[in-house]
Amino acid sequence: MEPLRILSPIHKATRQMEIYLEQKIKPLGVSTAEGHILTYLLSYAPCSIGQLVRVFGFKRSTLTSILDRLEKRGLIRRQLHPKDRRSWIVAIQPKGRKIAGKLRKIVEEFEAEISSNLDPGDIERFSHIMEAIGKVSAIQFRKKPEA
Amino acid sequence: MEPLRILSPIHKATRQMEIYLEQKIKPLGVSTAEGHILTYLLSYAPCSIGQLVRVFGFKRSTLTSILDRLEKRGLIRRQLHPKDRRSWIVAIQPKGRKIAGKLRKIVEEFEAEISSNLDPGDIERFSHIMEAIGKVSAIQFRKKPEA
DNA sequence: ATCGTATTATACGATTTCGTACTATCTAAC
DNA sequence: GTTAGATAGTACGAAATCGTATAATACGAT
Repeated sequence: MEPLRILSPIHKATRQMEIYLEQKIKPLGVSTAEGHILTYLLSYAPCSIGQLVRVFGFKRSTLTSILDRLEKRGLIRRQLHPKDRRSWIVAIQPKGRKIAGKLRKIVEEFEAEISSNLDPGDIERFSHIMEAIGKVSAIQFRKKPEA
Repeated sequence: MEPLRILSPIHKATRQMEIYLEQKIKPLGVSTAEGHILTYLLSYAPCSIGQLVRVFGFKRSTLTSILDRLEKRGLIRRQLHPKDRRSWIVAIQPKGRKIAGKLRKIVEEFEAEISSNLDPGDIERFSHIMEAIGKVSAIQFRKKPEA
């Protein structure tokens, strides 16, 4: 049986990264999921919970729990949404920002290390594949599958 | 802040694939994790539990639970390891093999669809990056970090 | 042979994530 | 304005996952 030349390597690489980063991140006192959300907020806060759901793929109720925990520790804060009273705006707190900064440095160094092993043009081709995955994956989103 | 040109696209693509495949796989009555393990077993069974732990990154105790569930449903079977009495050999059962075959077809079609969007040479470059990730991630495994 | 250490897996309570039901609010149609 | 349906988020019990402790076995050093 021929191996999958795209899916398997991505799976493997993703897991390798997780192991590596988990070990680096644990000393900062956050889980990888929490850390990932914090670094996202560093760039994109304040943003809605729905936005986090779309980016990270956690279920809504899961994100409620994660944000509860982060808020309890003073790393983030829920603010009123000025335009939509159903919604919250998630803001990052100084304490969370500090951790996120360290996390950001960790992933940037990690990525720089990877890049130093690449040839010019590698990333363009890589991007091409990532885009193809997005394109093919999106097919499901057609509201009504044709008969 | 410059975006991460490798990690972010992988994260995004991985999530897109998960959403797509989860939807395709759910009708077969297995979770994505279970399905992933079944398709792995289709190629590599019989194999030890430790091997599954290494490949999938679940904690040992989690894999015990997953295998318990799969075994209870008659999809896999634990057999005695002939050489090591601490260990089990995980075998796939006919019922599991049938599901795994369908899963395999789903991911093969998915990958074929992606491939049809690629240019010649894309995959080689892509593989290069995946290897670089593996190389950099492996640094952690040095037993004693130098002073 | 035996001791000490590493390896393999499970048990079980704790934590995290999930699915579903629910509330509140928004938006569009009338 | 009122109503119907869509959307944002939470509550809460169920399920999955995890961390740690434990038991059994393997293996190398002596």
